[in-house]
Amino acid sequence: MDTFKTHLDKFITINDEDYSSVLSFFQIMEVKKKQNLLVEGEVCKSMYFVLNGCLRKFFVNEKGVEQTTEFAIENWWITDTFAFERQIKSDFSIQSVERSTILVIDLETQELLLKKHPVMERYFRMIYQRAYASSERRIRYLYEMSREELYIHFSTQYPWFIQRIPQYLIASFLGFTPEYLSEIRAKLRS
Amino acid sequence: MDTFKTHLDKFITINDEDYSSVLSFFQIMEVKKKQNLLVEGEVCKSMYFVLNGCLRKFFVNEKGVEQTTEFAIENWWITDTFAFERQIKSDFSIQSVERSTILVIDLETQELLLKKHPVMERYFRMIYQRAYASSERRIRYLYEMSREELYIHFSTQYPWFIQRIPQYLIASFLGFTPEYLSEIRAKLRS
DNA sequence: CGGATCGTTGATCAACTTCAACGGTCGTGG
DNA sequence: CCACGACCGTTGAAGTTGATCAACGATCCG
Repeated sequence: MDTFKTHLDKFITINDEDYSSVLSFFQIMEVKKKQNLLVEGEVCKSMYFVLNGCLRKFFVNEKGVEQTTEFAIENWWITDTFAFERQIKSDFSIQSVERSTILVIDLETQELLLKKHPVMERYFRMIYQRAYASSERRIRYLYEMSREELYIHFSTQYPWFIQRIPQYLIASFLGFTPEYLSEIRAKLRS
Repeated sequence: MDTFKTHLDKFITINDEDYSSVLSFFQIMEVKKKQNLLVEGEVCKSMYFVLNGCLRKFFVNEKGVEQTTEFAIENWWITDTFAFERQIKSDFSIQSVERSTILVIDLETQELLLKKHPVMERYFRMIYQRAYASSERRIRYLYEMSREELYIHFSTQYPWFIQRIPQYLIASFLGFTPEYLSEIRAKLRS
């Protein structure tokens, strides 16, 4: 997939031959809307890279409501990092939001990839560094902003977010109820 | 410092000679209580590794109150990852909570280190992966638990936390007011 | 010993949730 | 291709959680 090559080029330099080899470690996969890739309680065997489409990670809270904690769109990785690293049962589920094309790799294969192409160690270091940096800022936002401000922030910062994602998932991701989101939208409209 | 070698050994294999070389890229630094290492608005030049003691990261919210978002104790790294990676002004401050001994490295030196010791690329990949994994779980807790549950969780999970850290910093870190923490503690006492 | 900082208590207030009910729309089977 | 059911967004009333403000006591440190 060229889109993955373009993505890699942002972080490391890799020639076409090596790139082909790197790519051979991944499985490409098509998923339709609302397809499960990982279900809470299963061992988290793989990491997923979104070529196009959108995935989400969620858990079910004590009230039985799905709580979305993360979205992954084009050029983002998603997995339960903690459970993946240790190959243990996951506390999260991962599901497609839209019809999507993704790359899949499991831990064992990733280790082989890293052994054969040490430059990928650098790539993943940078990816995790970037992911951690966004977590840092996300946590800051959660501390700093009211729910209303969070909504305004995300809808101006990530307009695709509001357009592509159904409203009840947006509310869930931002940490409040669909009803309250309705109220905010009504208020902003007037 | 042997404590850093012990820490490295958990992630990579490195002989004594290479370790000496690796160590030479870091600066060792003693800081007393409440000393600033980074002040909001300054360029974030360094990463800090805590050999012993405790550092914290915080920002000042619109009400002028310091909001602590992260603590680092023994064997943890701390920096504003986003600002460090880009060598731009930071939105956070970093300060010691106690008298501490730390290792310091700046971006340029880190790049030299990574070039000379590619195995450190793997080390930092694993460190960031682990850091991201804790963020994932932390965000989940923030979504899942009430403030009271958060306090109970952290005080049972991380007892050192309650003992070493003053109460107003605990409240700040958990995202509520010192007054409310008092109330929770009173309730739990009875 | 004295001042500043920290923890506590209680009253009032704002943000957000919960629950119930309704209308619109989307997609699926007949 | 239409009709029906399920799901989604909206509205409003009542209820909770946690914030704010002010005042006081304790403790720590110079």
